[in-house]
Amino acid sequence: MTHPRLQAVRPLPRRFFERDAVKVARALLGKLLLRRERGRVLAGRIVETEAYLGVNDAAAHAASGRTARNAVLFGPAGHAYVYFIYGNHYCLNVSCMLEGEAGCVLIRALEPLSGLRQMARARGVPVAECTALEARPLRSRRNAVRKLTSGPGRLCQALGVTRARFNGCDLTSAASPLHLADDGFCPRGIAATPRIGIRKAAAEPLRFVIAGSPFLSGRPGTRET
DNA sequence: ATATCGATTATCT
DNA sequence: GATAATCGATATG
Repeated sequence: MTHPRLQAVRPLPRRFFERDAVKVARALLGKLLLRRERGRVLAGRIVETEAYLGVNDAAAHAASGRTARNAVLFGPAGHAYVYFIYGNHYCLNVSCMLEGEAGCVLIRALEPLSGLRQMARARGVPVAECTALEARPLRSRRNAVRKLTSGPGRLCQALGVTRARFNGCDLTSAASPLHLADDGFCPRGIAATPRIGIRKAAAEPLRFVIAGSPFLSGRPGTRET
């Protein structure tokens, strides 16, 4: 019996992303997002994604064609599309499908695995709350950890992902300061729900979660796992 | 425990 | 000038 986290960690290859957005969104559940920063590695496991289908998806940024902002989506798969929203937050997507199509997957939540202290500092969460030793009640620790990366804006803040630094970054290379990888973990159950926070095409079940994960966005119990 | 609302700015009409 | 793939604070039961 090998613990999954001790298996080899391999970057996801370009072809992983050269598929339609729904397949990629489902396949990304359980994969790792890794951020190298000043010799440290911050890591989280993806527990929540959304698929955006490209020019035919009214809710997608690509819906009205190529612009300066969304140009990455029309390029090769496996690259970061980072945008700024609501005057406050960044959101991280991975481009997918073939070049010229504009599908992508929004990464909405992670289970933090390593670098929790650094994430807490970046998020303005008291570091002690997130560490096992100091925080006695397990529940309060888990509530603090959940604040780190349970939402698209939160995870970008925790990992220091901004548009200026990471838009267009190749996420398939272990040499990148930000990349995606497989450690052999396989989620038990996957659920599909409508996407969050959109007006158009709001009913399509294009949000995917690892069923029952405590690290999903939104309040626990809401947004059916 | 749940609901509502304000912040703050890039982008598009 | 309106809107947005959000978050956290505040109000209310």
